[in-house]
Amino acid sequence: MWYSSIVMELSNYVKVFKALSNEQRLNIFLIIYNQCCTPEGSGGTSEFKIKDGSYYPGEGGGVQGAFTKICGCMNLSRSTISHHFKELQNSGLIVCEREGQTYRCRVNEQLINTIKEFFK
Amino acid sequence: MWYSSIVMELSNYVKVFKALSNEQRLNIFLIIYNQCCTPEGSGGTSEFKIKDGSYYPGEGGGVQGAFTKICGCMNLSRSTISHHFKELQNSGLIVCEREGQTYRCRVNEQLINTIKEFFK
DNA sequence: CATAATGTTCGAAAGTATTCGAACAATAGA
DNA sequence: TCTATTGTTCGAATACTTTCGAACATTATG
Repeated sequence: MWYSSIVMELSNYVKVFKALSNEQRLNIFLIIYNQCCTPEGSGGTSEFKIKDGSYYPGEGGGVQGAFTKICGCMNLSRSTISHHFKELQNSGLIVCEREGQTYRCRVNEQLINTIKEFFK
Repeated sequence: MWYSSIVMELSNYVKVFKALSNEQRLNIFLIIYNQCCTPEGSGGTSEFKIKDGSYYPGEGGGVQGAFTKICGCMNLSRSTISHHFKELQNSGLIVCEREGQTYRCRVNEQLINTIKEFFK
């Protein structure tokens, strides 16, 4: 674990673990991971599209539907979900940007690799 | 990640990440991991021995010295360190038991494997 | 343009974590 | 047996998290 080839400051690991240490936030992260990233995990950019609210696979392995609707299953207010998204971004686990009606959102696979190395 | 072969309830992952989400506690965990487990990671039991307070490698890849002394470098009270040990035990990451002058303490490598699988 | 929907920011309430010192229990050794 | 050391438990102080609703900004569409 200490002998990891990819090294990061301890405080950054703490940030990642903190981001994943809340069940709601972990759920959100898994939704993004599983529904936005292609199963092949090829590191591509994945997108939410702000549309009619239903959510279903879009082109390029992405997902359509606004994020509050995607997360609607978990009974949290929009502001809370926004907050959790921000925490996930702060930790570096996800990178999100909005461009008109598209909410682009990708998992930082390099960071995931670094965490993987930590548990080696 | 979702396709992990070793599966655990989400709330248990949350517990583990919570345990590692405090810098002091992560430090304690790493001290236990690195100084109590053999570098080969053969899954053996490692021990602290409550002795004169210096700490140095003992037989079997273990470490001698009471845990408050081992963690003395981090300027926390005994009660706080005791608390963090308990949290690490609660999460399942470590298993500790005291037997007379020996404080036996091992890392739960099966759980580490499950976490590894999570980040796959 | 007006409206509806989405996401953000703010302030507040409630809950949880971190840390300490004091009091305690168990043990080892003088 | 008495003492010093170690780890635990308790209660309290402080800080941080989680969550909400309200007010706001932005955008899409009728």
